Amino acid sequence: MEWSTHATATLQAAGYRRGGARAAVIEHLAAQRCAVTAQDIEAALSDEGRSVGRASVYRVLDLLAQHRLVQRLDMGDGTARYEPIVPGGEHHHHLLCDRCGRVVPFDDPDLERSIDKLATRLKFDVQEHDVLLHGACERCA
Amino acid sequence: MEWSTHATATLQAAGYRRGGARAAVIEHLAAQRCAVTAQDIEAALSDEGRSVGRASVYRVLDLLAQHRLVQRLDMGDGTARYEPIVPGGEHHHHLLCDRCGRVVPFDDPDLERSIDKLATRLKFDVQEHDVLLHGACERCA
DNA sequence: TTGGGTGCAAACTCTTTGCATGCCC
DNA sequence: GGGCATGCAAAGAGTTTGCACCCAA
Repeated sequence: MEWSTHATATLQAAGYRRGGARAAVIEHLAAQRCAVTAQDIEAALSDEGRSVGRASVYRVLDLLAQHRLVQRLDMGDGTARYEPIVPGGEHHHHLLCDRCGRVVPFDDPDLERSIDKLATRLKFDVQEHDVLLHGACERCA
Repeated sequence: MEWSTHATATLQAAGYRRGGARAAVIEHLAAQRCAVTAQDIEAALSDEGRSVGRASVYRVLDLLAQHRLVQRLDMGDGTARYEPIVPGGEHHHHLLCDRCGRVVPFDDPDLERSIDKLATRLKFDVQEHDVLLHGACERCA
């Protein structure tokens, strides 16, 4: 199932109504490959002629995060980024180049296994996790 | 070697002068067990009667981060946290309870190994890494 | 018709910057 | 004495909130 469908259905099931801003933000997020900022979303929707108020972007993102439909990430630049959580779907983390600022996604099954084992060991109900590597990217190194 | 000594020596070797604010921030950081915010530092120093200007706190933290003496962490509340980097010393990550907001440090050698292997595999010069788990802590679960 | 959804603008918080003063070297 | 270090205050940036209007159900 498409993430956008899943997200819309989840919100509807939770008693939320439809709305233009909400649909626009969800559709835009669904089309992204990696984490985006609230401002990216606002600007992109504006460029598409589907302008959405800034406050609505933040409200939708907050709502999606509350329902575990998006994950909020901080990459150290003081600006939050968001990406869809696809249930049982692909899952990646990020490399942040401290020289050029580029964000490079990667995945690693071994890392995921370590985190799963860790989550089991700790007396903590782990819902999400997030790994951020800092360094110099291939180009800059 | 104590971290505060290491930090002071590193800055001195890099040509920086001594200063009261810098020393106060370094000493305070050295006494912490886990990540603290700039405001924690400012308030704590103020309570000790060693008030330091807010700008100085941020400038010192920035300087320390540039020299890899502290790691800057974002835990999703929009406020940066900082903790000393002890060369060859203990290294931990964080669990963030999404209900009560508590931050719980943990360490896991297996996780570290996975990250080291991953860093080798990727064509990326990894300098630091940082793992954040979200969920419900022992008390809240 | 009704209450949630949206947009606009103002408010808030954290962080950075400009500038005058002070202090280390 | 020279120049970095510091403090204060103001500016900046990202995010949240208040409120009136609009629209889905």
